[in-house]
Amino acid sequence: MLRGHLVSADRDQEGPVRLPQWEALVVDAVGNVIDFWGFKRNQGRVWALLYLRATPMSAQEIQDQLGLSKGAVSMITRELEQWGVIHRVRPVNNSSWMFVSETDFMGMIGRVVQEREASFVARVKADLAEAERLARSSPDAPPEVVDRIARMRRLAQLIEGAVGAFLKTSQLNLDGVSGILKDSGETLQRGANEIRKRVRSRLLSGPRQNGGPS
Amino acid sequence: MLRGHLVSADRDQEGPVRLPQWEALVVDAVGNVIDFWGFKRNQGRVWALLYLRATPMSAQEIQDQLGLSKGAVSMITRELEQWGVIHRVRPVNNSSWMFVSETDFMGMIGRVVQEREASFVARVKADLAEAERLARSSPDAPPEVVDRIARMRRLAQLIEGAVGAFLKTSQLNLDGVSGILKDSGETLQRGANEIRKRVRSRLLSGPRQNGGPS
DNA sequence: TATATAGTTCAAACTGTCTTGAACCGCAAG
DNA sequence: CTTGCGGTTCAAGACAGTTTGAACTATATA
Repeated sequence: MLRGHLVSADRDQEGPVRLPQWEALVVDAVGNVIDFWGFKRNQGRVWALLYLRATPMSAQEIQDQLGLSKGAVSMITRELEQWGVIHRVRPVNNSSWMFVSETDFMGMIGRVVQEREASFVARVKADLAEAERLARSSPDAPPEVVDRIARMRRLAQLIEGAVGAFLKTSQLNLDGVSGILKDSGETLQRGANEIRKRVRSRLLSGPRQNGGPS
Repeated sequence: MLRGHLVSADRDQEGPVRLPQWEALVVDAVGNVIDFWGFKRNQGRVWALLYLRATPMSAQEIQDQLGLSKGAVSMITRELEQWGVIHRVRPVNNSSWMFVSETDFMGMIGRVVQEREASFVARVKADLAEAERLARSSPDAPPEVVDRIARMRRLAQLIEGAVGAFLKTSQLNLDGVSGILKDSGETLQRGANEIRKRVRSRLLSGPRQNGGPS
């Protein structure tokens, strides 16, 4: 690998930028986006690195390249794996897991967001409903107040609809261009060859027995 | 001074629930939503309280009712005012400002979110573009990498479109029901009367001179 | 079974954000 | 001009979420 001599020597040394600048830019951009959507910045960074390299990377490599701790890498990879945006493989001749990115990134993220949003909205709606009930049965609450609470419920309903539509549209857009992140034809071919070269033969799409995600 | 012993007596006392329960529920529900959208929880709580009461409230009242500090109320009201979701009025016979909620809450929030999102996306796109440029002109970057960066740019574009569509739809939905939060006919009448009773005459839609929002 | 290395866990440290509270400002009344 | 009070500001503190790092567990090899 080309980056070899640059990297491994100075491990303890806090090297601020060991990645080529274009990688750093992409990795951080994705990190920001993912952070914006309520995930951890480093989850996005790890995914982006794996996607850019398009070659299996060990936890150790990720740790070195992104300057994360052992623990952080363990946690982050597990989470990404749970969401299905990366998966781990174990080359037969190698005792450590390697990670590769899933290309259906947005689909997965979309599903997670949708789920999160759904339960959140459910909670809000329940609270407003309860408030309305209480206000109705309380002598202290004037009818206008009940009316206003009802209006907010309706508003919540509308927002829910809009968010649902957004997520669906978003999903469709991405489905429409069908695997926009996936390497196409020739490139994919090359990628596959490169992978094989690296790990020396078939990859075991790991039904993680060793402390895999619960 | 007399204010000392009177006020502070029950101020330090952490009154957990001084609001009727239905108000607490609504106020917190809105707080959660607003927090979810990347604003401060208490901004949502203050707006919700003003909306529910539908009557001008002083900073002091807000402070007491929601258990916030003087400073927090000042900051939060200023921010809400800047976004145009509340405004301050000064009754002629009264030396303190009173706050009232704007009913076009979602419209305003939508605009702010849109703005925030737009500049964020612009930044991300610029970073990806720069990364692509660098990768193209670097001998170390294989063409597949350039290709993958280009793909991510396209993805960013799509997401941007989806978000834009969402915000527009959301706006339309709310416009469609035209002022869903606004008190209608009769109720509005009553509300207005109530307001007049309380503040004792016309309200000055405040071109805040005294330390108003910049 | 012993050894070495990979991987996980979790309390403590860190980070960024929000809130507090006391000093300060400015206006209006005396 | 002084006093009283509403309002603002901002450094310090509280807090939530994230990361670290060292102890611990698991796995592979011999």
